[in-house]
Amino acid sequence: MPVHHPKLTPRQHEILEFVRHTLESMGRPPTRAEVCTAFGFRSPNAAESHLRALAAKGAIVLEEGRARGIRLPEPPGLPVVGRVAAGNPVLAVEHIESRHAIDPALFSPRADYLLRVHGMSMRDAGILDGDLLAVQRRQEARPGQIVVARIEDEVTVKTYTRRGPIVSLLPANPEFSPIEVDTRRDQLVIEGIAVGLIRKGMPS
Amino acid sequence: MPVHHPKLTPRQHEILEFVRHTLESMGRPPTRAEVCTAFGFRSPNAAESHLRALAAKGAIVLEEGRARGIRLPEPPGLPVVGRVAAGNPVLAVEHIESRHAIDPALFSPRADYLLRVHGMSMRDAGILDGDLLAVQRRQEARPGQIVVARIEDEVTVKTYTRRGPIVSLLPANPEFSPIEVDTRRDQLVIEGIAVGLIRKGMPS
DNA sequence: TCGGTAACTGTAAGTTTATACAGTTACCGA
DNA sequence: TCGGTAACTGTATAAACTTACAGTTACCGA
Repeated sequence: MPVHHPKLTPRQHEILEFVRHTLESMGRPPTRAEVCTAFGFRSPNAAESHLRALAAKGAIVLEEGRARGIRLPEPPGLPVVGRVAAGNPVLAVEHIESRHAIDPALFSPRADYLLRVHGMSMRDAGILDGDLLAVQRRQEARPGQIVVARIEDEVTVKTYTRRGPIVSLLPANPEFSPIEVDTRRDQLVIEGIAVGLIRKGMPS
Repeated sequence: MPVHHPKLTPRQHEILEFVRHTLESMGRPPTRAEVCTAFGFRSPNAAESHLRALAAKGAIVLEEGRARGIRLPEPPGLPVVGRVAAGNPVLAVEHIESRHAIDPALFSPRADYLLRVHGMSMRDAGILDGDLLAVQRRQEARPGQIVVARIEDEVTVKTYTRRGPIVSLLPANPEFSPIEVDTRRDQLVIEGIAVGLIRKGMPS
């Protein structure tokens, strides 16, 4: 789950981003001094106290006494969500099958998790059974977007359209029928929007 | 292309593996001292000279004067190949648009590069225009596999089938026609087989 | 107006790390 | 048998790095 740590100040966000960037481009965490030169600080303590603040809020983990002893608490990679049991949120721990070493920023907008697709209802959109759909969490969608929706404890992937209070979820396969939901009577929860796709394996 | 460095001694291989493992599990390179404790060395120079040897053979890059200044020369991630110019090998440097932070082992068999797909000829196989096809380099294919083939300086993605000396490259879209190649007369080069797919972005 | 907090400067240890130099042992090919 | 090389031990030191302490400035909510 992309734990968005609460109440990071803008500056702290910048520092965290710099740590992430250094990790990515250099392959190792920065030192206090490197933080200083990156931000123009003249005192290593400026970096130190920022890192302390980030550690206190759980955004990083500091290992004391070690050079470059900075770690990101959540392992990089996206969680893969399989079958979703009734009543539980999509990103509940029990749904997470595994994690994949994929940069969430590979997709734009960024992906929050990967959903394993069941069935062929979106075949003509190039989304096949077994594919991993990259999803960004969102409560709302715009018409034409492919959404992950929950209707009465069923999770489904469809194209979102809307006419007044009537929401239509369109399959991309003539063998399937659209789903119509009257939002005045029935509940429709948008879990997220599709931002990409990964297919592992091909016909052999 | 996974460059296998020549002539690493078994011990040097172990050291390199340890560096890789530390990078993976700790998120930062090891120090000389950490190499020592991992292998039971009593002298930091044992680690130092091993790292020097690895650097001399190009297996790692050492940055002098920096704590944990060890880097792996080939950045992790897969190269993205765009339009392929006539006459050049697919993986020529000038074709590489960028690199993506994707574990090559995400796909099995492993991917060697990502090929940007042009056109809709494989639409019904869920391969759309703009998709990134994960490809493993291979000279040969089995019937039914989706291949990257080159016919007279044209690179194309199709399903491979064969009847005696006649190879058919089948599109997955009724609007396109199969390509037939008589291998006794015309040259057909298999560049690789499809092992997966990545789609960045969705209709918004 | 008064804390409290974020965001810094400046200085100073005290460790951790990198790295040079001087050896030793064992194996391997000429 | 000789020399080269891999694989170490042992010692030492400078540089890199962490971390503590003592301040300053500016803003923000009570």
